[in-house]
Amino acid sequence: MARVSFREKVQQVREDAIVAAVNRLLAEKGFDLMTVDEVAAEVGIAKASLYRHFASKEALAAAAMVRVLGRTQDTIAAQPPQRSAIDKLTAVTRWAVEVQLAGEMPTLPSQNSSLRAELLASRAYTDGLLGVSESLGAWIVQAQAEGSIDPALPPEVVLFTLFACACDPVAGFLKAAGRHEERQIADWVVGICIKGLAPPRA
Amino acid sequence: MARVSFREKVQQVREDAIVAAVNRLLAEKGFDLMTVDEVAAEVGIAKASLYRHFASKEALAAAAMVRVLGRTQDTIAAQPPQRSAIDKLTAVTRWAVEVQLAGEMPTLPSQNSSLRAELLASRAYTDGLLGVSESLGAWIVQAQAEGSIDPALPPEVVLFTLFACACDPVAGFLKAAGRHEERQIADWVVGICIKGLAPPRA
DNA sequence: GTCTATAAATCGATAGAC
DNA sequence: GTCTATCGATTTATAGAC
Repeated sequence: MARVSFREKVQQVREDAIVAAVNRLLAEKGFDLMTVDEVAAEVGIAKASLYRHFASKEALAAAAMVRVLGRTQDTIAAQPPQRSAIDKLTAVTRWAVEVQLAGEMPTLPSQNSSLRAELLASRAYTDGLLGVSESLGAWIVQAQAEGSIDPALPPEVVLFTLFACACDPVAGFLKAAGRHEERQIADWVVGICIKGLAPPRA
Repeated sequence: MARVSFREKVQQVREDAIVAAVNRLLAEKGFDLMTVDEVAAEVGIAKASLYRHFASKEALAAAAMVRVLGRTQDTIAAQPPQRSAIDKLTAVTRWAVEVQLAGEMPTLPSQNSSLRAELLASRAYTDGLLGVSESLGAWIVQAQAEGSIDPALPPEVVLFTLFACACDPVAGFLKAAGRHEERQIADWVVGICIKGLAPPRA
């Protein structure tokens, strides 16, 4: 039992290294331009060994997405309970924008049937996505009840808007332009998004 | 001279058909998943004939982007002068979101060096982009002076935010979810974006 | 389990006939 | 100018040696 556990731990460490490499390459080049050869080279193993851990390129991408979803859940869980719903939502969104600014947010093409199929077939992915959506959804409803988000907006619209803010390359473009500090950019991007969701002034 | 002009017109019509097909396929599948064979098949000509009109796949994409930039300029020029700057900005953004909802907005990957290089080397593209940016930029400054956009935001941040709103797939996702009318979706998406840019409440 | 080598498929681009 | 046929490069995926 101990031997198996040890072997499994070694496996786990290696797969972590693989997924970390995939995450980096996915953030840098995106799914289509990332090649499996590059992943293997970055990890320092042969491509055939890679395919012993993951069945396909799509599975690699799915694992990277599960990883970032898990980190998102960690960030969600780390929010102090006494904080207001809108502050928690703002904090999580800001964390995501900072990951994006650090060049560590893996981006997937919204079109690509084989990839979407594999993602939706992965229980770990759908569970992760559902978990994040439910956690944020609860806060959204709460924030609407507290008057910090427009109650006229369907929660799914709010959720998609936050996702878009977290994934959009706008922050990266502003960083690349090089005229502003990263912190300032994050302030603007998140601030615009949150303010856009606020109730009308009336 | 008349013969040449006629031949040029025929060429023009054919190239328009090609670019329209590229625009559609770019909106449907994106650059990487669009194949040159598909474009040729959609237009109804052989691939070799395609390459007589456009030097490369990147040049095809560039032509499609120039086309949409031209349509944007047309929309900008069609705004009634008596309208306020923020109303003009809202109208143009809404037009873009509607194009996106109609599945006719070509999307390019933000990463892809060969494509970016070809785009930035195309005078027609850089001119078109500059023209749109300058037109919108003038309205942005005006809207800030009129108090409908937060003057603390650099105009480029506002511009990028509007571009992001116009290009983001959020509207398409909400449409795909099928729970809301297209018009309602456009209202929400554009409304959130514009409200996010408004000055702070006091 | 990891490596080298290669199969299998796809796609961009071009040559040459008409 | 357009078409058929094909090349050359790239990439995913796998077979077999060690």
